[in-house]
Amino acid sequence: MKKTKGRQKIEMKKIEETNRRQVAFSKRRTGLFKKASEICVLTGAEIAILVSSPGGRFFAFGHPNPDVLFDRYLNNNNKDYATTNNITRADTGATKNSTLPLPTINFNQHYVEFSRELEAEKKRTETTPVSSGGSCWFDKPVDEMDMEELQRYLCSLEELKKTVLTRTDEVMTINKSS
Amino acid sequence: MKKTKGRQKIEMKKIEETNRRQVAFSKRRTGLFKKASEICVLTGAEIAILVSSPGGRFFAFGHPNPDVLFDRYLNNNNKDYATTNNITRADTGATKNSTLPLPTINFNQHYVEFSRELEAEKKRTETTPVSSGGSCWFDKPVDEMDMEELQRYLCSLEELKKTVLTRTDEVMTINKSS
DNA sequence: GTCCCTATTGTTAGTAA
DNA sequence: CTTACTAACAATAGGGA
Repeated sequence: MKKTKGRQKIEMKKIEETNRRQVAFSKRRTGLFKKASEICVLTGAEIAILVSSPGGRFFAFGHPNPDVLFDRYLNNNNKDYATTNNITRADTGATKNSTLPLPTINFNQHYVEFSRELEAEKKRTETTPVSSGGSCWFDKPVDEMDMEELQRYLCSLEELKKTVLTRTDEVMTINKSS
Repeated sequence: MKKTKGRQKIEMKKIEETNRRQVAFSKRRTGLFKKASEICVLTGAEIAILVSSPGGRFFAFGHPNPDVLFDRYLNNNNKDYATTNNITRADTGATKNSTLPLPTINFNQHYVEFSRELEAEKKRTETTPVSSGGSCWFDKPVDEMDMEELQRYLCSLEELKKTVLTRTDEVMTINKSS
């Protein structure tokens, strides 16, 4: 007689039931960090991971240290930070990793940063005039983007969509309560 | 007669042979990003990953966008928590420093990871309320929109997303054939 | 560096604390 | 949010292209 059903195949879509989703997150986050740790040990790679849980908490993994990698990446990849940060941070070279839950982030700040990025996107594609009738600013430039731009573009879209959906929920709530 | 030896158990220490280490890194990095993607889809978490290969190249994964998460984390961390002792960081303290020649990002690889994410994104069945409308939507703050405007906004977002995804497929095809 | 192929190891869904 | 248990599923070491 089998004691449990064992592992079941699940669909790759959002788990709606809260408890199941919570458990899955906890287990898989552990698994993810373990995998990362193994890669570091086996290949000598450096890895940093940020995870923002559905509940809004931050988890970070870093080998050797998350901040160092983030800084290096941002300084190298994003010009906006290059002027404000110098790479003189403490690097360890030691073989330790950290798992730390951090408190919730400020949503307003999130929005501000998001808006700033959208502004950048806007400037990048401002060749198209903003008119109220037909084509918008995004129609043409997309064809001329390279992969890097496309990635940023799409990610920005996802962010924007989230913002809009959030706002939608707000409006619906207000309408219902009033 | 067995055709291969199948998967073998390996010791959790650095792989000394260059080729084996290289292959392991490649495979496991792919696996790591896939795991991360799955967590995002299943639980709605936000994840950003930085990997610096033994060869010194950067690989990034981000859902929704690595930069945004890194930025949020660094700002949040430096501003509010650097002075508190609540967080025990696994920081070992040595200092390596100096102005290292930073490795350049391999956009091809970057793209590959991105396209994986896109596949997951495509497969995901997401709620997308839609009504028709095509006026230019980008100038107005989301916070001031009413329900009708929000719906048009979402519609436009979906259209734009389609355009970007189409363009992404084009680029992908080009890259593969060359 | 990536992809294919298998046999094998490793991860995790369901469930209950 | 984390953890223990077990059976089933998924990732991957080797080896070769």
